[in-house]
Amino acid sequence: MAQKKLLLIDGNSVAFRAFYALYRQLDRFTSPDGLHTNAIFTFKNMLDAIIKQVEPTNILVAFDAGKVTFRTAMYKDYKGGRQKTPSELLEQMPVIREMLADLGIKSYELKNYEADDIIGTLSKMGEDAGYKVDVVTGDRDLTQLASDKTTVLITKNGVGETEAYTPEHMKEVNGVTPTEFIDMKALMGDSSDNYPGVEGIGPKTASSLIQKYGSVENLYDHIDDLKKSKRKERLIRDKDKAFLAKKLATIDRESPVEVTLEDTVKKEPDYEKLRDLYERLGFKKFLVELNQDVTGGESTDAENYDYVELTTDNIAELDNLEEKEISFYLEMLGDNYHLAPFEGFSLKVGDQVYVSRDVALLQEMPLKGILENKTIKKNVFDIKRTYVGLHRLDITAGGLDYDMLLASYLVNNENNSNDLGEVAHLYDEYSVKTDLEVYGKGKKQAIPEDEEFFKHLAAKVCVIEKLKPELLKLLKDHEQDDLYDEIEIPVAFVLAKMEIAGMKVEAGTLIQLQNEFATRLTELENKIYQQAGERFNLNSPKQLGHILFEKLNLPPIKKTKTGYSTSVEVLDQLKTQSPIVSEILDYRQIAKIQSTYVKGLLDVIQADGRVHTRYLQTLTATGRLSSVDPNLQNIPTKTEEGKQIRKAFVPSAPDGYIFSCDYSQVELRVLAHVSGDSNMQEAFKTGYDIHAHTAMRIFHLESPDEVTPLMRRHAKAVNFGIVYGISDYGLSKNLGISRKRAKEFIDSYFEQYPQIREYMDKAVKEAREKGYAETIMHRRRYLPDIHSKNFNVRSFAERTAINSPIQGSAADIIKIAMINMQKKLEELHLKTKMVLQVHDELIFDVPKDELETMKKIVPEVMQSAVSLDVPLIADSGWGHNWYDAK
DNA sequence: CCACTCACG
DNA sequence: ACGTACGTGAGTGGT
Repeated sequence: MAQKKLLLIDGNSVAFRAFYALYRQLDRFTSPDGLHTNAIFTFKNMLDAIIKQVEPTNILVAFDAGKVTFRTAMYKDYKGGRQKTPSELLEQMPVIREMLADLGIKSYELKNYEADDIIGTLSKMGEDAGYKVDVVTGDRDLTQLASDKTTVLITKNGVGETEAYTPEHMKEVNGVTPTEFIDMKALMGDSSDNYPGVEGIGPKTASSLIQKYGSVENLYDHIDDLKKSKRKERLIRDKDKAFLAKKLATIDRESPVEVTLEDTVKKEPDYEKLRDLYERLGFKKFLVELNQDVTGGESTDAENYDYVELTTDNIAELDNLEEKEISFYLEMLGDNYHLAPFEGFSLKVGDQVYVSRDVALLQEMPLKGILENKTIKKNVFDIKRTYVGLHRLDITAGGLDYDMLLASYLVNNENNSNDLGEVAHLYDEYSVKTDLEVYGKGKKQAIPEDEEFFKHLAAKVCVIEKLKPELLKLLKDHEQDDLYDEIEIPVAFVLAKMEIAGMKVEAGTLIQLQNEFATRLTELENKIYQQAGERFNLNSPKQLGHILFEKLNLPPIKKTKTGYSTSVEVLDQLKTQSPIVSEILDYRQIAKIQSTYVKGLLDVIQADGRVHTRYLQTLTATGRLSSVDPNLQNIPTKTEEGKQIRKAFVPSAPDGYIFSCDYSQVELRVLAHVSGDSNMQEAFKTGYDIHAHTAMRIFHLESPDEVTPLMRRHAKAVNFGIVYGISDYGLSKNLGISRKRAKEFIDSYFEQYPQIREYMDKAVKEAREKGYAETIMHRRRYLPDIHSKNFNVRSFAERTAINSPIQGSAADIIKIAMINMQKKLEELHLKTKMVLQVHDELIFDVPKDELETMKKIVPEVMQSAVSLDVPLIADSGWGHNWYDAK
């Protein structure tokens, strides 16, 4: 018989998590009759994800019966002082239980007991009957139930993501066994359940005491063995509290539940009731799923769009087109549209939808004319992809006007999917499936037969058009029309042209480097193996860790989740202890360059001798671009060996130039601008070396001559730290100084630049009020975590609130510069191509006779991209390859 | 598919 | 007491 699996869910806890997961969406999630639905919706999503993961045969969802329990009888303030459940969640609780019933899932509550105790009791019943048990909750108390048969899944931020607590994982996290965890809590108490333990004992101390003594009882039996200390006094004084806390923390595994395991068997859903419920709640997504469940995967007809197949026979219908606005979708299978095979297209003209697998039709009249006609506006999903795809078919797209992907990214970039279906689902539009659903992935990825494929293409082009008004309205409401019209749309074309141009890379130069590096790597390997006394895989951190820390007995400075850390940070500190360490560092450095850059680049040089990266325009949270296949934004600059790679990047013409121009301190200038700090603005206006200026101020020096290189280095690190949302810990780690010293630097900095501190406070405050941070061009980044009660999660969001407007505004600025630059190149009919963007730097492929023009116009255009309260400065360099362009 | 490591701004 | 710098992509090993 198959293994029976019992899934136990802490209903209140999961509902609570579900509610806050979409708290920001509270107002968007309401049913037609005014009920909030965010928790119900997310609860169902979480439930689906968990069921998919666990595949249970039996399920029970436990709920708390009320405030009064046997624990409140023991201790009247148990869970006292808790904020009461928001009414917006409370109203959803009965509906969740109704939904569970309709889904065929048992839910249960027991008077006088908490959900924890129901779960504790049923998990024991399950274990005794030979079931495998999984418990799902957001409450770490339940981890005490973990055993070889029971796993406790603690919900994490993402929907359906959980952290699995097995006894082993428990040991790693808390250093104690699940049962000992109860004793740990006895000493610590629990502030969220509002009961104290022993004063002054937190998780660390509790864990080490329990590891030593095994239990609270045993600890107190040996209390006299402890050295006289404040802690000992407190342990003795708070003994009663500790024993009470232990009782409160212990989950009752023998509670009088009136449920049998038979009652928890998962039943068939009641589809009719579910349909009624989903309709009442306005859950389109689940209604679509329900239809698929009932019909065995097929959507119902209501979700289909009519279409006709376009062929040479009916293409004449497109002659003399009157429409001035159409929608278009070009399908290529795979991400890399420079190479991906064409699979088909769809076209929506008025109410008529055409689909076809035959992309050659696009090259025929009248279709080609329509696609190239600038006065016929086209709605698409991903202008850049479409432009490049059509370019490969010798079509110069004109009139690409609306981009659903870009619009959606600007409206909310929390979900950075570039799948049309997934994006549509964000706006409650489920009439289109995702590519993953239709085409599959990996080896099995394939275009389905005509009917399913055409349906999908038709749905795509219809949805582009259908969601357009809503997305445009959101852009307007967010005051993002300019960002969209004047920056992102134009920059999409600039990027398309850059990608198409590509950059010439000389394979010969790389092969020469490959040989040199191969020799050096062999030498280093031999030396390392000799000192290690054996051969091993140097690229395996695990094997390397074994050699360094077990065989050679070097001190392990840092651990990772899975073993010893062997990162640069660690190895740097071990350098002095053994010569093998420096050689490993050298090996690592060269091996990285060899595999990622030399070999990596050789693999992606295309037939035209060039590399054509793709810039991802809708990925980052801040508005920066990213670059893939290959990534040309992380070509080495720091080490000499690394920099050699740049010699392979050359201009198209042998006597041409690579011309590079980068903004100087653009992020700090943005900070000076947005903060309005007069001291920092003054420094930029007078053209000081900003880091030296900072050094003078924070170290209270009279003249620039007194600034030592070390002071400047420290000041520079502080400036960077400020941009990142500084902490004394981070700065101390970066500079290798004490935390105290780091704090002094920071305090001194804020004394000298008081408005910077005001900016940081304001950035956090505004993010808290609005729920997002914003750049100078109104690019948004939502920060729901800013309300988290987890210190770390919240702190991270606060630093992000400080950093995002700075990094994001710098991204806005260079995008404007790129648009103006491309315009200038075209106006002047230059043959020069803009080929790369590396966040604060633009790189051009320049014919010899255009160099002088470029020297003049590029800095001009970049410096005048926007007008800030401080000047923007851009510095140029050029040479016959990228290495020399400095 | 994840963890680790390391390349860039 | 907590346990951290901000934003990325790619190669490798190991499950």
